[in-house]
Amino acid sequence: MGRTTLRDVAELSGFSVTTVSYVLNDIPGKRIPDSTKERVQAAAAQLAYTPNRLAQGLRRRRSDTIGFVGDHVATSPHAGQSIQGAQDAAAARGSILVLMNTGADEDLENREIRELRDRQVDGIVYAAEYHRVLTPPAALEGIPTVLLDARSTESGWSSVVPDEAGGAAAAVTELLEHGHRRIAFVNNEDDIPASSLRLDGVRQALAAADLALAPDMLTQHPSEARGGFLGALTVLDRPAHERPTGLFCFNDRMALGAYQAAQELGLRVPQDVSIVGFDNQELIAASLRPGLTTVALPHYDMGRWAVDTLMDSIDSTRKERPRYETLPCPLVRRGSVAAPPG
Amino acid sequence: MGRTTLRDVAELSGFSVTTVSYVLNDIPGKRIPDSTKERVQAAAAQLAYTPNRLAQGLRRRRSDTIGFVGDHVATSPHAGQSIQGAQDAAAARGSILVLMNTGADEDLENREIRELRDRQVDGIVYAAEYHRVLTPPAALEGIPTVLLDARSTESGWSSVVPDEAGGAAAAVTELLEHGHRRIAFVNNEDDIPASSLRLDGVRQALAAADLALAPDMLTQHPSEARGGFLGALTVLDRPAHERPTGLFCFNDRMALGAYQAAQELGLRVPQDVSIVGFDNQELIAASLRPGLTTVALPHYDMGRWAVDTLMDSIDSTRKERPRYETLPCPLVRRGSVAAPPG
DNA sequence: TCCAGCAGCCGAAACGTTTGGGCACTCGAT
DNA sequence: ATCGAGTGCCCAAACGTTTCGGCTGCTGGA
Repeated sequence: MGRTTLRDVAELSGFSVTTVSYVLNDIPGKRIPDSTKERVQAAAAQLAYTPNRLAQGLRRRRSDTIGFVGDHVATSPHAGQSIQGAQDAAAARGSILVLMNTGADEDLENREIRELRDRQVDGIVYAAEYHRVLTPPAALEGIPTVLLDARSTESGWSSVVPDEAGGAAAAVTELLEHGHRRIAFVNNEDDIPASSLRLDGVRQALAAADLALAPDMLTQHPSEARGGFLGALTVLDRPAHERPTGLFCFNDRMALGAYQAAQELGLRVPQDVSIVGFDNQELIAASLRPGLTTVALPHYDMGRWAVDTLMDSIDSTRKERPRYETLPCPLVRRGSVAAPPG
Repeated sequence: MGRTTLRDVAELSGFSVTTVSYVLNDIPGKRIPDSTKERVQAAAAQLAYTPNRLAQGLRRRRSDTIGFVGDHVATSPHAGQSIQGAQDAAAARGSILVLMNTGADEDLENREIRELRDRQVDGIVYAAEYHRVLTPPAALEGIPTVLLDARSTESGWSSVVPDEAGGAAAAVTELLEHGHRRIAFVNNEDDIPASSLRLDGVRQALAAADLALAPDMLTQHPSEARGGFLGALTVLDRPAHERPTGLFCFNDRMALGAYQAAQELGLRVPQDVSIVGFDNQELIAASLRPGLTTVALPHYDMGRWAVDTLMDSIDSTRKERPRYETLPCPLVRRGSVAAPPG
């Protein structure tokens, strides 16, 4: 038994396929008496008719499907949030998300994008694993696209990224407001936008309090627990009056390392040293003792924004100018910040 | 400019649409001279022709698309791995994955599954967030389906779950092989398959070494860091000769709590107490000092298996009997297990 | 010379929609 | 009676494939 089609509804209701289609799609121009509408709708309901979206897509030249392309779905614990945001936004507009996890290989990536285009996706969200600057794959040429968590080297591509500097400033400001004056930044050593932008944010927040970041209050290490451990050890292992009372760490994994360093030195968090992280990785931030105060990346919001602007540009007939968005990174307070000792 | 179609290739090559289709699909029955094949292929290559998959799907009554339905894409840090596995398996068979993150609401879930069916997906992977027993939503009736990380209450549904007992046994065996005799299990308190199956595994492994699990060597708490902290504290806070030298924790978050408890009591890991976790959450397991020895859940493999068996059943003409699979949970060694003290 | 058989190719229908164009009525005004 | 303007509905083409059932024209055997 095949699915029920428009024809079935037409036959049952006694009208033509055309009329049924008009009624079901509620075509504005056409005037159709209520009696007809009712009979058609009754027939459709009785048969539990739903349109075949493939046929619809073929005829309408629009699949109501958008592709989500990234190389990190499997690896990043945050990918899920952007996907979720993207999906919610798509659903709200009657579309659906097709996932494509590209390998590292550029050729493969282009092939996979073309595969999506063969399937007539209406547009594509190209998601980077972490905030970076990139040049979009060639296969994206000529189809509506939005970059997520990335800026393009060339202009002309809409994109959305987190407000790294603002987030970092919020973290430092939180420390300042608790009375801290000696504040260290345990930074990542990679040369990526997040490192430099967060450093900018730290400097801005300190400057706003008439403070500056002393060279011995800045360390750079690999962005994992071990790097955080080393960085924190460097700044904390000194006499109390020279020791920072507040630590801002590049991310939560490094903050975890900072906890370990503090423990190693016999310092308590937050009584002896306050710590703020970045990323809001639930798994870590909520598990630590005390809970880690940190800054959240707006993954969900970026996903939503990406799909929303993507669909705006699909819906609009003439070509829109690209949009560039920067979304805020809110502070998430837990228990790792207190007033400085003494 | 529209995409290039079969017609374009036909016109350029000088053959009919039919012939072009035969050549490009390499239809077995038809005899077509090489000269023709070459001309058609040249034309197709010149125009960079690729078929419109919507039209193809409509005609073939097969979309080469499979739906991945779950309620946890956003929340679970592991979802990505199953998705990745599913996607890899799908890609290997020329299909693509459509993601659908259902809400908690059952109605919504059914609607979303129907939406997938309207889009003519060939089959559906229904993924649970954690190992459980469930009854599949009504909307899945009549379409090839595989349950991932879940068993069905009714028979007739193919499904794949992790070998919880085997994984737990491996964890305890690892401790036994390092010479531990007093081993405690810091269990989760929820009544879910994972808790009872892992407990079974613990008992089996101990029994194989002629040991039993003493009541005071088993605790049950909420499955987060705090619960692990409490559980570990309970078993560890006693005189050394009664204290377990090895701890197996329900999951890595609880293991993290156990580290905290050990620290609280002045016990070093692994010199004074060895700890094994479950889940292999990189974020935690690799960040801890020392690194956490744990048991990995086969998310990726389950994803692959689900799609593979799904596509087997789609491809086979007659209805296959359901398959039930249990995949192994391998031990991942890091640094938290050593010989017991003394 | 005829015809069967076959290699090589193609027309047209079908998949399930949407939609431009138009037909057959009715009704009120002339 | 005739006309014009609506109203209510429908035919048929189109979207881009696949595939059934042929149709040609050549070859070779009788």
